Parts: sequence; structure tokens; C-alpha cells
Amino acid sequence: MTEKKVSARDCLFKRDEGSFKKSMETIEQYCREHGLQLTPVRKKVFEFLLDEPRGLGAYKILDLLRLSGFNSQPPAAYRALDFLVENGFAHKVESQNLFVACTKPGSHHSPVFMICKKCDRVSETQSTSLDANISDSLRLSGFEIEHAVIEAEGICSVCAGSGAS
Amino acid sequence: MTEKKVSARDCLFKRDEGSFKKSMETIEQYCREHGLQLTPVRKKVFEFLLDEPRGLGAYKILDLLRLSGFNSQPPAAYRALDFLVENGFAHKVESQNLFVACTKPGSHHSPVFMICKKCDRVSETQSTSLDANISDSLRLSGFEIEHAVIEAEGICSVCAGSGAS
DNA sequence: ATTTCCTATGATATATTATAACATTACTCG
DNA sequence: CGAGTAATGTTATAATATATCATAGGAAAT
Repeated sequence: MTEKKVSARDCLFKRDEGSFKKSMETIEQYCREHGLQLTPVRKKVFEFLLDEPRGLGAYKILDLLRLSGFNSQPPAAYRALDFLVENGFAHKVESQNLFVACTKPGSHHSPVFMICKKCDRVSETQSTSLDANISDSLRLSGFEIEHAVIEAEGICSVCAGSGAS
Repeated sequence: MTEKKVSARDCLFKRDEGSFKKSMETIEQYCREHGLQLTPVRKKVFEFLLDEPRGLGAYKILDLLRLSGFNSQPPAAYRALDFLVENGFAHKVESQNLFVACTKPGSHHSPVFMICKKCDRVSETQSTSLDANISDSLRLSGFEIEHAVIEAEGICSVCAGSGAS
């Protein structure tokens, strides 16, 4: 993969400190209630994801872990990601081999992503009707959906509005 | 990746010789009309894809090329696949890192896949309305879709009907 | 407290998927 | 033919992901 065209400071979106804190508290509570261990590595990885709206690759996460003092190997990153994904705290964006924090952590759902080609930001929609549409159409063919990967690439509203080509 | 659970002979679907031939003729004509070179490697790879309803990984294709007398390296397989995908003769199934022949070769479209967890067969829907649904919903958020990855995992109608758990 | 069990992590190696870079061949078209 | 483009050959390596076995750490039972 080539270097990303857009650096972090080019991102037009502001980091939302309040929502960051809220997401972390949400999963902390969820883990307490469900007897899940939010270990230091897992928590750290979730922090990284919350802090990067463009998503992170597993090896980028590994780098960040090492920068944070963990002496981790690839399986450590993948295990933490597995934990976060299995419990609905994060998602994998299949078309980009990227991981993102979930906007509705703890609720098992089939997410829909929009990936902006300009700013690389990955947004998750809250849509419930979307899934319904798809399920209905596919069910006409008799296919029983268990899980759906829905990832749209294009230009987000912020970039489209910014006027830059 | 572990070995597939289902072997080729377990596949409940029959190979459709007529549609195979028709697909090949379709892309041959398309290439003639558009000045595209359907070289031996490219044609062979397309044949492999037509012949495997469960899709093929790039390295599996490389193996098949070698078995067919080509002395190919990885880039050869990926280049052939790039050609087929760029020209709408094949698709990549992102969630599985798999390539499949297109059911409507030559028409640039945003495909929708159904991947059966039991028989591993990958089916492409002909749906146009589906894309419309998704585009409409996402456009509410101001996102301009250029391309959409839509891949449903579940149980296909044949496997669901077969009664096996 | 010690044993037991389970979960998580450490550590090493390797598998799988994909591309970069440069050399060579082959095809077209003027 | 000769020049230019497209395709392939070749080597190397990048990027993504998992298998496997060893170790540690905490909770529960005796």
C-alpha cells in the first residue's frame, strides 16, 4: 500500500472529546456488566481507534502499542481487535483491511460504512432501514442473511462541500 | 486460513456448460469490440473463475495456471485479475479475498454478493433496485457514492432447502 | 495457602495476500 | 523497419493474518 495522501492534520473533522469519553465509559460499563476483561492492551487499542476516524490497520495499531510501552507482537494486536470486534466495540472494514471504533458499542448489529476517498474518514451509519431493505431484496432469492458487509466508497458531505476538486 | 469444510464434489450446484460458453463468448466479443487483448493467461484465468462458483483466491489461480503449463509468478495472476476486474468480467469479494466471474460481464455495475457458509458458493444478484435503495439512504447523509461493496453471508436457498443442519 | 482451572498474554515462526521495480518480449501502427 | 505501447517475465519484498506452544495471572475450591 502506498502512503496515504492525506495527513492527520488535513482532516477536516474535529476530534470530539466528549463522545470519546462517552464511548470509553460505555464499553467499560458493558464489560463490567458482562464479566468481560477490558485489559490494558484492549483498552489502549480501543483508544487508538476512537482517536482515528480514518480507521487503523492492525500493524499500525501494533506500532502504536509499542510506542505506548507495550512490547507486543502481531498476535497481541489481532487478539485485542478480535475481542473488540466480537463484543461489538469495533468493526473491521473489509474492503480496506482497517479497523474502526463502533459508534454504537455493545449493540450487535450489521454496520454500514461510508469511506471518503478524499479525507479517508470512515463513517458508520445508524441505519436500521438499510439492512431491512437489503434483507428483503435478498430474501426474494431465498438467501438467509446472517451478516452483511456494506461499505460505500465516495465523497463525504464535508469534502464535497469544501469545494476542493 | 484453514481448509475448506466442503469439497468440490459436495457442491449441490451443477456446472452449467451452456452459460459457461456464453460468458466466454460474451467477453471475447466485448474485447474485440473494445480493442482489449484477451491474452491466453487472461482467458485461462477467466475460465478458472467460470468453473468455480465458490470463487478463487489469487494464489489458487496461480496454482491452476502452473498446472495448465504457464510458468507464472504472483504478479501474473494479479495482473490478469486486474484486467478482468477493471473491464467488468470479474469481481473481487472483499470480505473473503476471493475472485468470482461476473454474471453480467462487460457491464460496469456495483454487484451484490451472497456467500453461503455451507457450500461456500458465491452468487451475484442482478438487483438494480438494491443499489438504488442504498444510494438513497446514504445520500440523506450527503455522501456521494462512487462504489459500494455489498456482501451478505448466510445460507443459500439450496442449502437451506437441503435439510442438512 | 496450594491446587486447579480458565483466561489472557508472550514469543516464535510461518502462512496468506498483494505489490514494487526493473527487464524483456510482443504487438501495433506509422 | 523502427518507435512506441502493452503485456509478460523475474526477483524481491511488503502487508496482512494466523498457528502453535509456552508463560503468567487471577478466581474458585479444597
